[in-house]
Amino acid sequence: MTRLRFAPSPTGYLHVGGARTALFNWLYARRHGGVFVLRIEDTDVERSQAEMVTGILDGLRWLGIDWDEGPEVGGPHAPYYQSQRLERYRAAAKQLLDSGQAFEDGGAIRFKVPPGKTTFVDSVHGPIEFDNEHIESFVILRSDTHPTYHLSVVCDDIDMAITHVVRGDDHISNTPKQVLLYNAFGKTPPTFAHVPLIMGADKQRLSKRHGATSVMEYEKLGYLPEAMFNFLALLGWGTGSNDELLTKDELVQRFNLEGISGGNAVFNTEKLDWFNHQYLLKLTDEELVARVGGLGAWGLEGLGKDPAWSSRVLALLRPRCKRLTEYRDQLTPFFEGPTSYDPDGVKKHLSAPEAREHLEALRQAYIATGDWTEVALEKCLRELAEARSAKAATLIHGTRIAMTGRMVSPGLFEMLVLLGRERVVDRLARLIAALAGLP
RNA sequence: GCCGCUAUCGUCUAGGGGUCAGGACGCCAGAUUCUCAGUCUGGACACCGGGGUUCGAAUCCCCGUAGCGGUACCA
Repeated sequence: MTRLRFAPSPTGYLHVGGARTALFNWLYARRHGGVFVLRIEDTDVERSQAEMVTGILDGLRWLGIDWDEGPEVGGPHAPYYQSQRLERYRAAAKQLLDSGQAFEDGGAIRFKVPPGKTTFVDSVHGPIEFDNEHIESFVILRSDTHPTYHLSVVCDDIDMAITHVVRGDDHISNTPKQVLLYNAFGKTPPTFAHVPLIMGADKQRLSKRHGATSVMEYEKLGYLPEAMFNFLALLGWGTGSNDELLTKDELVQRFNLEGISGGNAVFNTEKLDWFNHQYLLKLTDEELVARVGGLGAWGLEGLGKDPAWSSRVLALLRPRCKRLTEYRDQLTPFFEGPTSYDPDGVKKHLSAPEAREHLEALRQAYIATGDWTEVALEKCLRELAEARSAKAATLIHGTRIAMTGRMVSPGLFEMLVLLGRERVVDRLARLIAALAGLP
């Protein structure tokens, strides 16, 4: 049975590096019909608390990574918290002590590193060899009788019958120590696969100053979990083909350890944005409304009322929103008129003395026009501009400012149709009035 | 310092003795046009350096260099 595990420390949140490691483990387990175990490595009593775990669980759940054994679901190898397995580690340390493979030192127990070389075959890097000379007699049980990482991780991986250890590159130099421990216990080490780290744009280790590092922050920024999943899966791993937009199932079908690249990968936000946009485009109107609504924007109450109308509004916005949060902003004009007018826009398009009269004429025309369609509204505006020897563009931009207060928006006439005559005429009047107050 | 890992466009990557070194994101230009976005078309951009091996090396070997990781009674 193929069994993998993700074993985070309870830091309170799941950062993108850990998320990707979890993802790779999950992908491999699912690919081979195996089991994915979640284990909490909280032997560092300093800062370990049960509540700290929920952030990690939430992050995994958001990404759609489920676990077969671990916190909340239990399993045959429970408990899945190292802090609850202390006796096991103490017994293991004693076993090594009794068999002469460890010795006491200052109250702690250290492993007696034998001479020779320690090797293992890494699925990502190939054979790796360490000379035991360079491995110090490391502590396995601290003087306070708590195990160190090396002891607990090996005990647990043995107990939980882990067959593949997929973890960060930073563990490569820990591996020989652990292989030595497996040998000392008379067990065969699992297959190791050390995946390269994720770096910031400056190629430095990802940290707060790179912006969001926790996966849940990405949710707040308006990213879709499925986009994040796809993006993360392809960060440091190549499918070998040119396809990049892949569903979870497709990713599962193609995943393999050999395709993981050996070098560090830079987290590229622009590409994440692209993935997100692609996934946003795939959502049905209903799904999109639900997601936008979930963000607390002009949600269900605004959009849910009139599906046909919402659908048309969304069609206008989809090409311009790469993140869910952008809908919040772009949707505003469809629900409320401008509270202020972009000064640059006013200066650029409405500073001419005749601007007001043009807009007033347009307002009258729009009150009078019978056919409230995109084509008719555009024809009406252009003919009016022509008759008044004004540039259509000037009128268009001025009207855009009247409707949105901004210089940028979806196509004007498409918007006017959706806004409806009443709001259009009203907003035109409001701008005209505002203009009267200007010098 | 010592030990280890890595090295293909700016970024993620494909390719692993003979390829026009492929794709994607981003970028630039043109088209569409009422702005922005989108879309379409076109374009620029890479095998870290030096030695070998070979008829031939980005690909194999060695040496440099650089980046990253580890070097704890952290994980």
